[in-house]
Amino acid sequence: MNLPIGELSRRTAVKVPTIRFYEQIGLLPKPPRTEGNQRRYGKAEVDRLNFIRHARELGFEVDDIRDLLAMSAEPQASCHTADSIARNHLVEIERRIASLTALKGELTRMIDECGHGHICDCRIIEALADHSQCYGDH
Amino acid sequence: MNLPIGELSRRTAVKVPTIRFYEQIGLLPKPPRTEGNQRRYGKAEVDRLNFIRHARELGFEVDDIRDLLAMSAEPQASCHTADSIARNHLVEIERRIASLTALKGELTRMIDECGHGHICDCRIIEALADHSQCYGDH
DNA sequence: GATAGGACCTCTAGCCACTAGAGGATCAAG
DNA sequence: CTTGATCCTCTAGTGGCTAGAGGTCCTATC
Repeated sequence: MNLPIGELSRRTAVKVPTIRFYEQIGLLPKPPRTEGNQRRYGKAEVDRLNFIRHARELGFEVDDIRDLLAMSAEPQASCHTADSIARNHLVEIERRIASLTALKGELTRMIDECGHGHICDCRIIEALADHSQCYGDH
Repeated sequence: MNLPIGELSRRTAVKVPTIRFYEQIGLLPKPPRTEGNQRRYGKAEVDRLNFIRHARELGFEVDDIRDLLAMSAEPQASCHTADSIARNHLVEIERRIASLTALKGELTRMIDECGHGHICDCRIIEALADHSQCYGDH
């Protein structure tokens, strides 16, 4: 357990430059170095980075992750904050799913209606132009 | 129909700085100016910008939009490209929906399992850490 | 014709979360 | 001892805007 950055990368599926970037923005602590100035990581960093990656995949922002990591470091604290971060996030995800589902419907319709002929008959171009009246809904 | 940029913005729900940005990256042509150097737009620009906004809302990237605009400018061309841009986009959207739906399930479970007590019992932190083994699926 | 204040102008820099590339040092195997 | 993969730092670029500074123009009212 004295892993170079490439091995940490392999074990966490986080790219090497991204690991260095996370260190730079303070998401990962500065690890010890070899005499030749190369980073060496242990089990704790593998866990922490996996935590970070998973949270990023779930769509949490870096600031949220910072909060979550800080909380997990003090197990006596209330999990109220973690709960509300997750709840806010759930609302946002539901909103995104709804919006993407609507887009999917519209795209599918556009593709179905495309006559596969020339642009002048093509519903894709037309559909994009047609909706010039539906102003933003946010 | 000799609209200043603010009026174009109102009619298309695209913010003024964004309109100037679109001009800068070549999505919108450079409009004529008044003697005092202010932009003036006509009906064509309202349409074009509405097309752009709608395509952006549907999640098309600027490069895709550039292609779609170029195609719509030559109505005798085949719409094969428009079709494949839209199809690729649909695949991507379906992928995102599936992934967000999975995340939603996981977040819901996390929130349900959170004991509303202390971090040491909180499933939110744990759930994020737990999945340290599920490597990226892309 | 003067003036007020809103809308406009250009330009630079910042946002997020990375990603790419230059140019060089180090490490491990043969 | 050499090879070549991996590592280092540093700067700059990505996409799609957004914000702010510092100044000019337009139009309505007095």
